[in-house]
Amino acid sequence: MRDTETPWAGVPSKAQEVLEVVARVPEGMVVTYGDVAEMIGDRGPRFVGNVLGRYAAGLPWWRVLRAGGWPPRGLEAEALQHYRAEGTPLVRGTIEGLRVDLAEARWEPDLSQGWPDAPETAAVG
DNA sequence: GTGCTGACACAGG
DNA sequence: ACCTGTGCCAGCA
Repeated sequence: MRDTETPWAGVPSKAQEVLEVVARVPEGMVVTYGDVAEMIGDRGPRFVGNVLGRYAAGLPWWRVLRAGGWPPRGLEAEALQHYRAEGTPLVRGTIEGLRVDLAEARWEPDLSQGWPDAPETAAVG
């Protein structure tokens, strides 16, 4: 859709679907890799991770978590700064409350009403 | 065409 | 709580 307008020109179609979902996650809220996978027709959570690994620049990647509410491997410190800045609810865990409270912050859009308008310019990573 | 690579999920130990 | 192995699949060499 709107290939000429999307900032992801040249990105494979399946990957674009992933990026569009991530770009729509509201500030202060989160989704899991598995959630995104289901929203785009379940290509598997690992595929979502692969896509973000390549194209996460310019997207709020920190709002995509692993099961249980933990940020991506190796990016915990970076993600934590965003959570504090956005007021994302955290759970007191073993490691300084790095885990996000999924029960509070999980984004569950009602897709029966269609997707919300794309935020055009996503947050700059 | 084949085979490897992953910002993961899940089940065990 | 942690680490390991297995399954999954689009992209890429």
